[in-house]
Amino acid sequence: MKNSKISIYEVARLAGVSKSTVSRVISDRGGSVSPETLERVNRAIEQLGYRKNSIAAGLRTRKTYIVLVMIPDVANPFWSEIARAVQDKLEPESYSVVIGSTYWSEEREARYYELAQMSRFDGVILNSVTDNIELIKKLGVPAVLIGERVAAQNIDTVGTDTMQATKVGMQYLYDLGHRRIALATSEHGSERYLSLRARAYKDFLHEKGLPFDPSLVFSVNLNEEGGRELAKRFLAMPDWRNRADSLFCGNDILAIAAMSEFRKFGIIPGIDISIIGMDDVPAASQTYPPLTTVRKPRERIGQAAAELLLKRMENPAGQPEKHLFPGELVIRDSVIDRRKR
Amino acid sequence: MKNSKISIYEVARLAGVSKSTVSRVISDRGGSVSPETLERVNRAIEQLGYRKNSIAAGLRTRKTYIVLVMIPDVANPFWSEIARAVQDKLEPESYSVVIGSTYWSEEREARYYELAQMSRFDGVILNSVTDNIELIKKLGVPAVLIGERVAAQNIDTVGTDTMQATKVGMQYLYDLGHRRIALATSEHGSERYLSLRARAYKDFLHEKGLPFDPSLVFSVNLNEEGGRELAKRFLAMPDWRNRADSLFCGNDILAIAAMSEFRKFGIIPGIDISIIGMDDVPAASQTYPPLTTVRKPRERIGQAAAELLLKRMENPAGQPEKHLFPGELVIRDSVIDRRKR
DNA sequence: CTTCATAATGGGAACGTTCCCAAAACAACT
DNA sequence: AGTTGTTTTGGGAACGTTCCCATTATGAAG
Repeated sequence: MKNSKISIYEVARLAGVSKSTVSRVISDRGGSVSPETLERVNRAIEQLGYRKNSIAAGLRTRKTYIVLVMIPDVANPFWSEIARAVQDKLEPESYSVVIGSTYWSEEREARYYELAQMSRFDGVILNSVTDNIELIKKLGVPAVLIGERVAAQNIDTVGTDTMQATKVGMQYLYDLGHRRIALATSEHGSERYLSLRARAYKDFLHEKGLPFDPSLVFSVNLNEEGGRELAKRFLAMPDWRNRADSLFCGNDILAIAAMSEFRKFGIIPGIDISIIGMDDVPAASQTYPPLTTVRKPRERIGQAAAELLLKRMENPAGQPEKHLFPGELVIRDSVIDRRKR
Repeated sequence: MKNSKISIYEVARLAGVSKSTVSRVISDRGGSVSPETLERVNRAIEQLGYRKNSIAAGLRTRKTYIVLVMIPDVANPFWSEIARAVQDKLEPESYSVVIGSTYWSEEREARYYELAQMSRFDGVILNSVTDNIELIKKLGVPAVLIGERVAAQNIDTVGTDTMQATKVGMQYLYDLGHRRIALATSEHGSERYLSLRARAYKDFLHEKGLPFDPSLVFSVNLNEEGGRELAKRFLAMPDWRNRADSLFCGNDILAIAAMSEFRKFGIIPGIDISIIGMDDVPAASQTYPPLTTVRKPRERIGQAAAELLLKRMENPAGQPEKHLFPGELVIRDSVIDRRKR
């Protein structure tokens, strides 16, 4: 393992050329080299087991060709698929992408920010728990935000149109005859998420002339535990069968966990209660009954984020852009058709 | 955004000290600085918005304090939880971990290898699709392999004892009265995985004096699609009810997908057929019926891998180690108790 | 054979740190 | 005041590349 000591100088010596020539060979940025020299240098590289030190190269070129995707949870398919879409888009442009998972921890987030600031990445695509836009701007690295922070001015953003997505789901419940819709969502870190879904919820009720019952909106964490808690709190509601006929869950993870908890109490989703989720996680089609949900277009989000980042890395000073993609209804079996009654 | 031009020289000038002193302040590697100087330097840093360029620092120190975790699929909870365990272990030691997801593609894998070779990371924890041990050794970076490649000599390895885990599951099926056990596994890239599970399967049958029926071992991809295919091929088997009473799936993803496909054909897992998985993916407890499975101790694997890497980064020349952890049975409802009959 | 353009090569400087050693400042003893 | 020891500071070199410019070799055109 002493190959770590081998630099272009060693290669140059063995090949009988100058370091400059070796540099021309290993950095594909053009510069003409005669075929024989190329051959000789390559042989020397092979022979010595030389490995380019891209740290050194990066120091000079100010490029790393690495992009960081910072997301809250790689275990959540929603995020991992976005990461994948980014990867698919960026790798052909000869960038490598690495993922940083913050697990909703500000400390971890700060850690990755630091990494980014220290010119370790050429660009960052991120979803921030803390809503610290100023910090992101100060990163000194091209950055694209995933989400839909209203506050995010002057920063590239890609996300779902949550209000629209929420309304799509609500409309479906309404069309199938539901009139007492409960909402489960989170106020995770930023209040804006909540307010977005909650606002759409209220808007919709108002639009349809339905009453707003505050006890029907549940604030829980958008994870499995939250789902179990949600189900319990929902069922603990006295006379719940008359107060609610359906439950709109802030995301699928929540919905799926709630479903299985409901079942434990003998309440069958799709028969006793209508449930609709949001995201369309892969598992949503595997549950029993399969979950009806509003799909967030994650490939498109990831793709758009990557494209935007590419653009921004090329022209850091350009005008910031915002892209919002609509959610689309995925009909499965967890919502009852109440019109039949 | 012109702060990218600020180096320690600018800071030094403003603070009225030398670059060396500034260096002492920003690199926490000791070196004494008087309180007033410290104060002045920090103020200058603040004022200029100086950001340390860790690429430059890394060039000199040969340290990046970044560790790469290269895994086949972040979307698979098995892998993402391992990554998380690694993160939990490494971050307190002031390393940052980034994840590279290869999505089973050799090309992507090669890409990350290249990154690793170019001294971008202090260490790598990886699961390789291609079984190229030689390549890993040539990486020139401390590396820990996750898996249990028999061929992996002279390389640090952490993994599950798949043979043992398989037998645990088989034994459970056996104890509950199953005698005609089918096996579904993959020959993904490396034949060794297959042979490990298949070998344990054959061993077990032999041990118990049960006949080995080659038509009962299904070779499919260990993903959702494989699960659907598996179910179809299984049911296409003429007179299957008499030929098989249970199905051992190579992993949970496969088992879960197969379960929901079975259901489509009116075959109810846990009643008409016994199914057992491997891994204990989070979703396994959410299916209907909840999936009985053999849990791979992913936290322990991740943790052990991180510890091993730490050790290896400190002493690259040390003796390679191998750690194999046993799988443990997680009993839920997808296996029938056939003794009652 | 000269002339000129072009291709191929080499040498020095630069990128922004850290490391090493020497110098200076200070303090505490003889 | 001189010696010694310690803390604090500064300057040069080094890390391994790429970039820029100068030089030499090559070949085509006159």
